[in-house]
Amino acid sequence: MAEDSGERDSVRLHPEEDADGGVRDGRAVHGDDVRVLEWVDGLPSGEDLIPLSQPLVSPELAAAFSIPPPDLKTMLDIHRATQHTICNLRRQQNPSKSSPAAAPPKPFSAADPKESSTSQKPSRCPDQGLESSSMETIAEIEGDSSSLPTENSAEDNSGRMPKRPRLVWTPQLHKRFVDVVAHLGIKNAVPKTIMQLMNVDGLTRENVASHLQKYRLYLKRMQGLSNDGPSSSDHLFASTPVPQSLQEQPMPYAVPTMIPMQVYGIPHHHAHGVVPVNNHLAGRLYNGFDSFQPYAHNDWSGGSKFASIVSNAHVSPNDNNRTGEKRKQ
DNA sequence: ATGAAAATAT
DNA sequence: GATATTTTCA
Repeated sequence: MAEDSGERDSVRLHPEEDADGGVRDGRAVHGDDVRVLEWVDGLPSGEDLIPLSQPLVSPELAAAFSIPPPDLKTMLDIHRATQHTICNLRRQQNPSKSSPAAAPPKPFSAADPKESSTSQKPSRCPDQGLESSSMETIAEIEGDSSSLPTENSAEDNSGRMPKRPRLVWTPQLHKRFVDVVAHLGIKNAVPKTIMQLMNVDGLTRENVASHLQKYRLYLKRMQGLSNDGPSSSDHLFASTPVPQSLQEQPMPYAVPTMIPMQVYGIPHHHAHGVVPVNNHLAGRLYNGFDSFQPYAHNDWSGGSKFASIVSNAHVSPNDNNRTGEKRKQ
């Protein structure tokens, strides 16, 4: 690591500010800043907020009244919007610093002629304690800190970011992947969405896309051998059972339900097959996850120690920006 | 952005 | 040589 050129817009907190009392001691700040600080100060902390993901109406009840299930993306959007707002606020507080004047939105980019639509890149703003615990490092998911690669020693002054080490899909990671895919339903499970819901720092869309490709192949191959018989080579995929919601076609459990089939005049020999009634929601209603919320904490800590080394992204102490964060939201 | 195939890395 | 993951391509 070459030492910093000294000039980082490190917002130093005064000792007094560090204590939880005098945050608004703005002797060097302008009036606007004071207002903003006061506003921010008055916000409830993340712990004080009632989780949005808690449905007031049970899924069953909602289904009975034809109320569509809450969209998961909504919560994500809220989260993102919040982050965006905070970023903007901070930007207003210190607009200068690194980019004083007419700095082109695209400082330097790879010479890829294909990469043209990458213009929109909301630079990630470093968290200042507010909701900073939502994103996890892959190594953290592994629950094994010893596997942390010493550093990405591949320093590069030339502006080229060193290729990030290849991702290893450990059972923990895969589990999370499967969970998310299951919630989305196999139809809606596309790389970008999966990536977002997995909420793993350092995980790229390409990573997910690749894994998804393989996973689909696995599922297909699985159907072929109707009798469960994961090939001996499917170590990883076999480690996490395939949720029913992903198994073949949606099962009849989503059918208007609770209403005996006789009511519909359906011959009971059909009872074992798929019933042709409103099944499009099948994958989303009763797939075994009554209240799934986008991953935010380690509630999956399975403790398995496959802990293979994931040399991927780590979060630098004071800056969530990895040099070449490709994340465009 | 996505899915599939080709290319690499392990 | 077989797999796992990345990169390229449509």
